[in-house]
Amino acid sequence: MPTPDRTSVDAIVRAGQDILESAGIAGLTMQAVADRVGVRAPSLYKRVRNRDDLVRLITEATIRDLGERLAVIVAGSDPRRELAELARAFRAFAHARPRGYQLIFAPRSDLAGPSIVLTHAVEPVLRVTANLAGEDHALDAARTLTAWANGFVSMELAGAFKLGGDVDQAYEYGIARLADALAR
Amino acid sequence: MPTPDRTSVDAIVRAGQDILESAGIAGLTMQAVADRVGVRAPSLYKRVRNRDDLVRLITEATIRDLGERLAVIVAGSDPRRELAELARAFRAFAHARPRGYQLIFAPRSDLAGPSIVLTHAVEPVLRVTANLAGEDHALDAARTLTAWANGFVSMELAGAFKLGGDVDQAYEYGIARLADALAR
DNA sequence: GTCTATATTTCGATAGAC
DNA sequence: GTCTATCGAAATATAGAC
Repeated sequence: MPTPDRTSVDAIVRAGQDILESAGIAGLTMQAVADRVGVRAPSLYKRVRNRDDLVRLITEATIRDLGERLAVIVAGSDPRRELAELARAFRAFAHARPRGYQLIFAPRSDLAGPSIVLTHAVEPVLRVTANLAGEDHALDAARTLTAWANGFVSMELAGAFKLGGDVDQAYEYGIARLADALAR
Repeated sequence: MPTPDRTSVDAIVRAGQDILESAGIAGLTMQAVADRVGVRAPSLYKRVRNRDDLVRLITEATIRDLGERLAVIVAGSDPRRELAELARAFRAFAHARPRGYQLIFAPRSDLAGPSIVLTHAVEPVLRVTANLAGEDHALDAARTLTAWANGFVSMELAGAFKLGGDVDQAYEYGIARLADALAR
């Protein structure tokens, strides 16, 4: 062993997530990541192909993190309550890690959309909407729910709610209305 | 008049909108805009402060374009039908000009969120939700509706709907459910 | 696998003549 | 107001020694 490993893909991705939240996507440079994991920038290219590849890995790790938060909520008992808790957990995640969240649904230069990882992460939503709206409408209902939640927090993070009013309460209003609307 | 004006802010912004749609935000360089309007790049700085300023102007022009599409729909007669038509026009605009649309709700490096222009553009939505849900719930209902529509087309443009099914029909499903849910 | 050194490229922005 | 010429700055990525 001439030169032992001083870092790893996992450490690089975690460092990238931290830098993303603190410095934004523009601050996520190979140099910044290298500084944080304690190697020189060129060494990163032994672990990741290039910067786009790193951004992809960071995005997928973030989707997995979100999926874990959602997965623990659904037990199958009370779909209406679980819908509300899914929605609140979704928003809380976006508030806690806004830059990573924005990466999930960001338009890609790459042609491929969000990976299969996203499909896995939203599986709890499908379980709830199946219970609430029935199997036949589970997919349409899940798309309605996730579209609303994603749109709401995206607009919130972008500072698009400028007409006053209580934004927290607007979110609870949406939860209640959607739960009514999707219940068969 | 030693040197007559060979371009204008309007021409620059329109050129920027075209380049944005064809080449993406990364392709929106001062050089590309200058080529299209027929001047040299440094001349642009007599009209716009810098690239960020140009992007801001392009975003606001796009919001105004969207607002014009929405404004012609609302007559006050049938709120449920008008809600559906607003939603469809919103989605059609996003499909026709995806990059410009994505700019509207994109996270800003700038601290300021979308300008007052957006407030004006969504005014038709408020008129419809006031008729549908009552004045007391007009704002919450408008936020629910715009969040859903924005979230839906954002996910669509990002390629996030990967579980099959008919996406057009999922949108119509959402329209119907939201119209029910928001009607008082 | 990590390092130093550097190539490359690209683009935003300015200076000053006309 | 537009032009030529150029600066300045940054960041990705590679080459080759150890």
